[in-house]
Amino acid sequence: MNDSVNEDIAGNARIAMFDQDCEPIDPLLPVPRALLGRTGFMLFHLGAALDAIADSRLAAVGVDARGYCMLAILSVDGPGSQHELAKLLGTAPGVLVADIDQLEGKGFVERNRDPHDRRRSRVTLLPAGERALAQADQVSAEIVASMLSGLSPAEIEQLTALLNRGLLPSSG
Amino acid sequence: MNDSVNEDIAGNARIAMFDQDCEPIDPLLPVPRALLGRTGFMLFHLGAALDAIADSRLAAVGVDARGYCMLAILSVDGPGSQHELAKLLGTAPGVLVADIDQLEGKGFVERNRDPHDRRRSRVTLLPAGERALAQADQVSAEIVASMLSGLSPAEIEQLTALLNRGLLPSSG
DNA sequence: TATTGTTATACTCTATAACTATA
DNA sequence: TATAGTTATAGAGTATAACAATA
Repeated sequence: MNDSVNEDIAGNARIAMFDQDCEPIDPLLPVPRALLGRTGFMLFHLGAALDAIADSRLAAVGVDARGYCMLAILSVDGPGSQHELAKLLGTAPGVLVADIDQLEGKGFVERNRDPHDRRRSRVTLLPAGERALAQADQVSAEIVASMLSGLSPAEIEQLTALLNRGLLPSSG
Repeated sequence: MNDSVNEDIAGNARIAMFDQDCEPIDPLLPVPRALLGRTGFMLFHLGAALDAIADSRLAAVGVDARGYCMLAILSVDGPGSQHELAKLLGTAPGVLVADIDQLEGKGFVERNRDPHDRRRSRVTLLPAGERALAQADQVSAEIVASMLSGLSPAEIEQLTALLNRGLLPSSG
């Protein structure tokens, strides 16, 4: 009843961490005010939110977050070995085995032995995988737009351009 | 020896996932070209990189990534209960117990029973914690600058402003 | 009965280390 | 001997469920 306890021990204004007028990104993760002005904190928070949200939102497409990343990498870099994929994803090669099994089971990719080096297994993107990638790109864009709902489409493009430039240092 | 194997099965140009001229963020995580243009992918990658890097870089300050976040939240929102902290961090309350123990052991925060509700434990930022927070902010900014080394300081400010605006939708 | 802090248990995820085959 | 893929094991991290104190 008494929700007017607005003072605490020292007589300070009582903390009201949730008296914020900022909407949560998702039911999942509230947005701490403390991240304002803290670029690293914001990036960390957005990455964690994506990690928490992406799998369930991408389920309709038939991939999880890492599967989406793999399709994107295969689309841009062309067919590659599982070790190359693992390095680009920053994970141990063993992690990808089951994931690629799944992608292969859905007809998104295929594995072929490299005749030049029969140890290697070339992973190739298939047409169904390209379609899934296009859908996943759209879902991803929707998630970003909902996470950054304060930005107009033009501003999101601006953000994308900034991140692109930041991640590609030696383009000169 | 023969590193000129530039054709594969189908005679396609052999994939050269690592023939990229982009520097890795860190020894830890290489940067896939596929994230260019994919905002969600870039944010996910940056968040994962921060997660992988932050703990070791912040060790000199005496906190880990979550400890840094807690200090920042306490600094902005004032003293709060552990449940409030847990909600803002998006984790289970039990996770914070050991973390706050550590912060308290270093003199960064203190716990006090709330006399109005003796179940609650008010966590308060101490002066040493404020100093640690300032140092952690600097370390965090350095990490961001190294991850986004293609951006000038002015552009990083621009990025920060964009993220701020995006995360605060209902400011009108 | 509901809630706060705490502890203990179970589960998920992934890195590490074998193992097989190819080189 | 070294490397690609695979599998099995172990460890880190965390959510879930109990527990004690207080409301």
